[in-house]
Amino acid sequence: MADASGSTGPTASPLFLREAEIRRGIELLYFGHAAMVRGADRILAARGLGRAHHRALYFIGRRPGLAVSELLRLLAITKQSLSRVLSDLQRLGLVESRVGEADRRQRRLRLTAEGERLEAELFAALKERMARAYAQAGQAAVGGFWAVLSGLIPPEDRALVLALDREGRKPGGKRP
Amino acid sequence: MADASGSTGPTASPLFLREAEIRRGIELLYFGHAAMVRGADRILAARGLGRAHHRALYFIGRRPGLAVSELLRLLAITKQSLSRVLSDLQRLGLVESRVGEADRRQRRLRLTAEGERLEAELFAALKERMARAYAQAGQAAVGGFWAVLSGLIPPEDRALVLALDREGRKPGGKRP
DNA sequence: CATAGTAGGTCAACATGGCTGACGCATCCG
DNA sequence: CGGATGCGTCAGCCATGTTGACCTACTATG
Repeated sequence: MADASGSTGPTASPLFLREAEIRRGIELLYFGHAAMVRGADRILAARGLGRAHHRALYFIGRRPGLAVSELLRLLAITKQSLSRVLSDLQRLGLVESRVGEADRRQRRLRLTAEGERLEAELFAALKERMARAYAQAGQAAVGGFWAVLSGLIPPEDRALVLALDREGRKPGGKRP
Repeated sequence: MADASGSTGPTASPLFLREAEIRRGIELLYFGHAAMVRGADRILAARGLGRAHHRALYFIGRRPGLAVSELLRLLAITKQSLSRVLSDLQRLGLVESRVGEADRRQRRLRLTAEGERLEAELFAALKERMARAYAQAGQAAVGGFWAVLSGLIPPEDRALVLALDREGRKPGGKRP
């Protein structure tokens, strides 16, 4: 690690399980997450959307063609809550759904061109902040960042999250 | 963007700034944070409290004697929102407020014995998860975790967050 | 093929926790 | 003294989560 943890004070001591270290993690996680989330609020407000819309948009953009049930598992909310958000997004022409080919009960979701435009704008805001943090902290720190975070996620969910990364989406391509 | 992995730029740009790495960070941060927050829900529900109560309780426990305005800055909500939460906590005998000594307009907040008991229980749940993640990831990873997160926080807020760690606890406080 | 199970949509009611706006005090400070 | 500050409160609205019940369309199975 590029010993770039300068602004965070002393590096983790052998006693990193002590209360102070735990609290530091809790607090940085809280404020770091809050900072990311707020970073997109202006863009959303300009469209009359909320954070719930952002989350749905993000995952649909991330896994084009995902089924509603898959999105529900990722968001961990009820289908009634999702339905409001999803129908907003469809009404605004940001998301469209197609009947599944293999299983015609499914509705496979994807972004429209306009939806992709908005998602790109939102992602740019997130990216700017995250990229700056990565650059400041150094490459090795990024590995540590990932390692701790993935340890926080319960094993059942972890596979789901890591699966987001597999098989990059290609615009225009179809996902199974 | 996401400048293809195939094309090597003029100067090999750092791998970790590529889109996939940014998205991985966004997603792990989201799910890691969600896992931590949910980890306390059972305990809160058993007392009929919500996450907003937890956040207030946490910071009051962290900085006994803080003023309402300081808590407001940390939580970044309006005083009307806070007032509901705070009056719940006071009504339940978990938090008490005293008139400030230097400035008698202030109300300095602290946990009651019962409030400390609940906070300890909530902290134990958070700690278990965080400690396991720290242990799995290793000591060096923890430093990276902190470094990236603190880079996410806007500079104005960063000082506020880091100040939580400084021992300002009043005399009489027992901290190892 | 009948039927049970699954994917999804919808209606209705309610809880939580944000927000704005408008006041009212007590207190501090120039 | 008079304005600014710290705090509390009333009143109403909005976003987003919850349960529970019920419906259609489709799949899978005995």
